[in-house]
Order: sequence, then C-alpha cells, then structure tokens
Amino acid sequence: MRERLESLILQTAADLLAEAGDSEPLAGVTVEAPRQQEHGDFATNAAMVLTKRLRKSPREIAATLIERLGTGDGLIDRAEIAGPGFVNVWLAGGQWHDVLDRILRAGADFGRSDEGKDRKVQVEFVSANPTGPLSVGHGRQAILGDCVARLLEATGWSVVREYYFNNGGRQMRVLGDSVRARYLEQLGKAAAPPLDALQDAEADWPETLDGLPVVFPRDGYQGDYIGEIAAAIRDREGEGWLEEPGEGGFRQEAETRIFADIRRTLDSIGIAFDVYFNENGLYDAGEIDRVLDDLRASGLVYDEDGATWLRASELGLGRDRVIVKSSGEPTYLLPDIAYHREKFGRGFETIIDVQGADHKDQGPYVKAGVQALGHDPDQIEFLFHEFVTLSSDGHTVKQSTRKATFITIDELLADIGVDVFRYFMIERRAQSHLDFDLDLAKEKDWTRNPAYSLQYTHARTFGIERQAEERGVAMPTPEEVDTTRLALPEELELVKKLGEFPEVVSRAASSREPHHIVYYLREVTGLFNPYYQDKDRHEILTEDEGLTRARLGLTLAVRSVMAAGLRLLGMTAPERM
RNA sequence: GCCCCCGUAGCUCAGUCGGAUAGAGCAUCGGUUUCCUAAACCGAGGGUCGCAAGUUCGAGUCUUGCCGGGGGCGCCA
Repeated sequence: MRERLESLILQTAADLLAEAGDSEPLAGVTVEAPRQQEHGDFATNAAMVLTKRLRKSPREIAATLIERLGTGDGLIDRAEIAGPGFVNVWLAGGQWHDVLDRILRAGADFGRSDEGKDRKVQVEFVSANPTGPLSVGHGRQAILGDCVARLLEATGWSVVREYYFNNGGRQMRVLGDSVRARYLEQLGKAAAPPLDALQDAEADWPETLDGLPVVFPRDGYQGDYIGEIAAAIRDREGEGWLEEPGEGGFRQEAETRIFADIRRTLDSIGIAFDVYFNENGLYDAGEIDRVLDDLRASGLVYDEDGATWLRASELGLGRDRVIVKSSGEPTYLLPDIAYHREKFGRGFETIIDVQGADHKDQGPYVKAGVQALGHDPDQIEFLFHEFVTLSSDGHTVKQSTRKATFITIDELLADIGVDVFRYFMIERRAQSHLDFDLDLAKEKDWTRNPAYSLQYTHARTFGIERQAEERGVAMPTPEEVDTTRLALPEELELVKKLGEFPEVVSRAASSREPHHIVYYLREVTGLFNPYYQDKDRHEILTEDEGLTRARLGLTLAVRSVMAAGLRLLGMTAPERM
C-alpha cells in the first residue's frame, strides 16, 4: 500500500517536472509514515524537494500535487498541505482493513519476502580458534551473525553460515604446551608456576621449584579447562604420555575437546553452522602458493628484508604489509586473502564477515588482496561490532583469554537462559559498546525485563485464546474476520504498526541491523498491551460475535508479527509464561 | 602522531533517505485491580542531542575543527 501511494506520488511529481521541461530524474522525494498521528498516514516532502527546480513556492507546488493526486483510485481519503510544504495524506479507511486481511492470510509468512531472489550470501562469524571456551564477547558476535543470517533468510537470500578456524600455528602450540605442563604437574613431574609470576609479565619466572622443573609456558593458557583436559589425558594414559610432545597428542586432544565444547555452546544458543572451514585446507590444496604466485603476477608484491610484502600503499592504504615472513611462514593476511578468493569461487554474491572492533583496520587489506586478484572488493562486507564490557558492582571486569578471567557464555546461560542472553546481545546496534551488567544478569527477578515483556505479549494472545475457548468462542479463520468492524483509532493504529513489519524486516536485513527488530517489537507491545488493558473501551470478547471475531483476528495478527519477530531474533515465542 | 567507532533524559540506549512538537526501557514520584493473566496500564517530573563553526527551505542526522571515552596502528592472529 505504501508502495502504491509512493509510486503514485513519484509519478505525479515526475509529471510536474516533465511539464516544466525538466528531464533530469527525480531524487530525494520520500513518502513515509510521520511521527505525529495528526500528520496523516503518510507524508511526502515532494513539494519542498521540487521548489528549486520548478521555481515555485513549496505550498504552491503542494496544492498542485494534491489536486493531481485526487483520490488516487480510491487509495486516498484526503490530503493536506502542512508546515513548510509537507503533503499529508490520509488513506481511505478500507485500506487498513485490507492490511489486516493480508496479515491474517499470510500468517507465519507475514514479513517474509523474496527480494533476495535466492542469491547466495555467506555470513562468516565467531571463527574463534579452538583455544578455549567461548566468551561473552564471542557471544555478541555469534548472536549478531546469526540474526543477520536469519534476516537474510527471511528476505529470500540463500544463506550459508560459516565458521573459519585455524588449528595450527603458534597459538595452538602454546595450547598444547599448556596442557602438557598441567599433565606433568598432575603427575608430580613438574611444578606449577606461582600465581604472581603468571599474572605479572614483569615478574621473575622460576626455572625450577622444589626440585621440579617449571614447564608451563610463560604465555600459556591459564584457564581451569586446561587442567581438566590434562586430567582426562592422565586418567586415560597414566604416565604413558610423559614423552609426548605438546605439539602432538596434547594439542590434538585439546583441540578436539575444546571444539566439542564450542559446538555444544553454539548449539545451546540456537546456532548451527553450515560450514566449518579449516585454514589448513587452503595449504593442503596449494591455494596459498597459488595466491602468492597470482599476487606476484599482479605486480603488487615485492621482497624486502627477506620477507614478502603486499604493496597495499599503492592501493591507497596506510602502509605495506608482510604476507610471508622471513622465516618463510605466511602471516595471517595471506591465507585470509586466499580464503576470500575461495569464497568467491563458491559463487557468493555477497560475503559478510562479522568481526570484532579489533579487526577493523585489517578489512581493507583483505579487500586490497582480492582486488589484486581480480575480484570485486565491494562484494565483501565487514560487519564490525564493538566490545562487550562486563561490569559488576559498578566496576568493569577485566577480561583476558589467556588469563582466563573472562566470563563464558556457558556461565552466563546458567544464570539467565538463552532468550534473555540473545535479547541482550542483540538489543544494541553493533557499533555501540555493550555494557553488560553481570549483577543485573544474575538477578533472578526478571519481571522488568524487556526480553520477557516481548515474549509475554506473544503469550498473552494465547491467554486471550484460552479465555475465548472457555466461553466457547473459537479463534476465527481469516475468512471469518470482518476487518471493517475494527473502527477504533487505537485499533487502526495497531493495524498500521503491524503493517510496517515487512518494511522493518527489509530494512533490518539490508542494513544488517537486527536491533531494529527489537525496537519494532517493543512498539507493537507498547500498542497492544494498552489496547488489551483498556477494557472500558474495548473488551476483546464481547457479546457481538462479529466484533469479537474481528478483535480476535487483530489478536492473531499481533501473534503472527510477534512470533515472526521473535523468531528473527532466535528467541522462543511461548504460549504461556 | 595517524586511522576507525562512540558521545542523545538520572542510568542503559533507539532515532529510517536531512523533515514538522527528539523517543523507549529502567529508575524516581503519583494513581489504577469485584476485570479477557497486575509479568499490566494511566499520569508526572526529567534534554544546551559533547562543544564550536559551516552546508540549506530545514541538522540529533551531512562537512570541518576541538574535547571526552573505546579500539587499532607487529615479519601476532
């Protein structure tokens, strides 16, 4: 309906330009629902935009526009000039009734669209290396990536969720060494380093302690999970692994167990990846070498100080970057470029990389790399999110993966549950810092919790249904709802808000901003709860069967939108709370 | 020093393509319940949209500078 009105207005405005001999295309004209209800159902700035080009006053143009629009084939009830030259349009009453009818007929599909046209998009997120449990920071990225993927699915894209990981390299060696050290300590063959030495990088590091060697790496992983993995190995192997290198069985065992934990955590917050992509696959397939050769052929690579450099400064970037160290080992950048070329090879039209703020200025280098290889860098989108800071008792809790002072998703879930977790992780837009109050999170009394109130609005529609059943009233089918019976302003306002849902989904999907869904659902809740509550004006279950069916229809429409919205957020939509 | 993000009500944050009187939740204060679930609703107070210029019919929104907070500027990933 908005589309119909919009095209009508755009066409009329274009006609006015054409008649004035101006053949340039029309730009900047909007048709939107105004904030104030008194400003009509829709408002357009067309008259003000055309002022210069038609060399007439906005109000004069507005008057012409209104005259030309007329009733717009029955779409328009009336139109008025307002303020500096807005044209406010009120739709004919029946239009809103049609909207409700469409929502009811669409049911669970309302809000979905095919604008993605089944094009392939990849969303890569989390991508944490298997060195430890997922932290709350990973949680934000996980929920953000998943919700973006859900939005894209709802708008007709063919989505692949992907997790990229690296199980080689220095990090993993340190991990294996850390496990091995704990294993030796548990068998009494080594001494644990003192706590103060672990916590202070400047402190003295003992070679031996009480006659036992200290084998724990100075920069080792300190979390309890390391000791647990070591204990599992000890229980199974006894002293059989005394000669096993950290890089061997210990590293492997740690990776297997940690990855299993990560997957279980992801599963527990409702996330399933389609692809787990191992960086090693790129080496095995010879992709790294091929990319290096191709980059050399592009002339954007040179050798200096024994290392190989990407001439990124030539592509407008800050500085050149090393892609192969003088040791012959590639830096992260080379496999990253190779990985992205591989993504292009899989035919994705759009590639979305969800990453933390600390990766912000690396994106351009990856883009520069793929551009040098002949791909369109604009097909890659980086979606950066700022950090999650945790606070407790008014103080920020310091987090460090290595020192294991971070709060894991698992710990938080035990306190607040998946739905509340997902809600708080997605409520704010990605580029805002997320200050997560642990005390609030651990507070059991969630009666003031906005996550809860969204779910409750959905549950309330079932409460109404149960109440209706008790009175022997069945929920109506779309055919049984005579939408014209809904005439109260608050009912039309609610219908109007529900009708915006597809647009909200579309905008949230194309801007990759799932938080819009949250705020929209809060608005629906904010209209439906008072409507339900104000029993003096409008009980839903009345003596009038037709009116009751219409209001139950409205209730069902609210249910559809709330259910669809909650599903986009990955939250459950309970029937009873 | 350079680059990126943020700065909006007491707190935490929304604010669509630049649009009319800047919103929500929480908190505070006052009220509402023989009722379709009070896990609710109604009302009130609370704003120099960090500061200053600029762009224009119009700026929380765009540009520049400054201030404050966060992140990044490795042959780490």
